[in-house]
Amino acid sequence: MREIRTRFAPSPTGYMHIGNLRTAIYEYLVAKSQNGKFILRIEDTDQERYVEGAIEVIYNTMHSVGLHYDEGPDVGGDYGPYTQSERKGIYKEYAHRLVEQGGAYFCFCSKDRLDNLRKECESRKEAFRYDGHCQQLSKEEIDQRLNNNEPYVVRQKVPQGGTTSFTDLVYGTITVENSQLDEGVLLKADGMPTYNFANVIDDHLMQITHVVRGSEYLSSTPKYNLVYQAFGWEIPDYIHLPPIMKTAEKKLSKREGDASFEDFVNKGYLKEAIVNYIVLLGWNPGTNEEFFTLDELIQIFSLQGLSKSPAIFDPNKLRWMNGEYIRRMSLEKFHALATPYYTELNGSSVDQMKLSKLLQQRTEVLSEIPEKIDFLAQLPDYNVEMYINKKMKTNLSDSLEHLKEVKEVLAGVNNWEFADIHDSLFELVNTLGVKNGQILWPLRTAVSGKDVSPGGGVELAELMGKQETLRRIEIGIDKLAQIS
RNA sequence: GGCCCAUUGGUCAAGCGGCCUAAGACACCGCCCUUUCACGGCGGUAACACGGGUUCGAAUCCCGUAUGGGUCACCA
Repeated sequence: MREIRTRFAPSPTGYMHIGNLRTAIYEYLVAKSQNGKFILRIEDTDQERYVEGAIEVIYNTMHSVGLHYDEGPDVGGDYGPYTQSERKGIYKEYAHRLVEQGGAYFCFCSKDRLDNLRKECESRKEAFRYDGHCQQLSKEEIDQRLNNNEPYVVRQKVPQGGTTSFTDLVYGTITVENSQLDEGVLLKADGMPTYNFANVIDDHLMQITHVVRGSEYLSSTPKYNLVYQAFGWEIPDYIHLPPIMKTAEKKLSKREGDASFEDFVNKGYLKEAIVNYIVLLGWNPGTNEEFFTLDELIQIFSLQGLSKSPAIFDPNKLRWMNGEYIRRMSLEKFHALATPYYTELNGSSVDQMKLSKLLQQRTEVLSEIPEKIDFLAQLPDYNVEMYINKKMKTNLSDSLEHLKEVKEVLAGVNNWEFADIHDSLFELVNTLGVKNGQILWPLRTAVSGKDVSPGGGVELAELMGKQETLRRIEIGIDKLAQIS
């Protein structure tokens, strides 16, 4: 059986688009689920779009999410080079060969002539289609103009009538009229190939068996097949993927800040969670399972699960999934991830490991940590109204009294541990004959100064230490005393 | 506009002619647990775009309509 080979062929734009990443994942899975090879190829034929450092972004992203490629520019392989700009000679050679074999022709048309042609088509409300002007040129004239070093392009020849069809593994059989197909440029005047050409040449030369790419290529695929046929090459299997949308009518876009993989990472999303989430946007395993590592996906991946219609990216669900990943990891790992967000703790003496334990259950995205813990470094100047809580049955005067009692009890706690703090407080609850909340709510409020906090009064007291806890209770007492 | 493609709850989606008075997940709402907030547990609201066929029977097949997307570059 032939070896399955897929390729991820991004152009270096300077960032990794979420949609491209998903395509790369599927390409990886198609290959790896069948013991095949996964190849990275850099498509940098558009020199005007060159971006410094963009290729490193691609390498780094691939490595960091675990999409290890068997062949690529930086790892080598038998079918290199894997960067298109280094394959210029190859394309030229094949372009000329295609001309000889009758699948293409030289075109010397000026930009002006083309622009006029385009305008004409537009005024007639028709799709642009090259008029075949240079196809009429005689062999002699072509040779002469070539010898004069006139700039030229190589244009694809498309049969006059008939249809071309192909079968896509997710969309099924698609047929188009040849009259719809433009005789597009294959080799540009600068000697570089267009995507249309480079892809066919490289996919063939690199023995790619499954071409996986966005559905925007669906309508031009017949043209690629014409090139394969002109060369007499075997046509690969096609797997086109629907786009990832921001809304029903808009795609995810870098400009709106919702498409870049590294942006999500910087915002505190875990790579594994992002990968897991986007793999489910357009594919499903056929079971109710939804948490997968890349290795597990290799085991269960199947083309049948791929869907045809666009999927809207739901930040909400990503958020939830990220939170699940956080909760499922070990405390040590979470602690290591969370520590960088603890900088605002400054010199405060809180036990950071204990803090992590509290935070792990309440964090969905790492970047929300600082605002959750800001009160630890400095007690906010809170409003005394916060002591009034209907559900806890607390009011201002009771809170004042209870806080005084709490202060006295806690001052007597020698072993400042959760259990001792807890027990002494519940003893107080008993002797006073009040509800838990009537003691604990004022404590939590005094100690945190916030409506919500990561943990209750006892946990926060333990975290902050005896001295700081008593100091904050004192402040609470003063605040309450002032208004009564 | 021509051509191609898609259409199940707010979102991701299962479903491939009878098992569908249509799964599951996120979100939302309620209840329970609880020292706040979470976590967790239990429950709830909510969908086959529309119209014609075909068939004993259609979310599933066919044809139209509507809506949305893609494409029509010396960009990929």
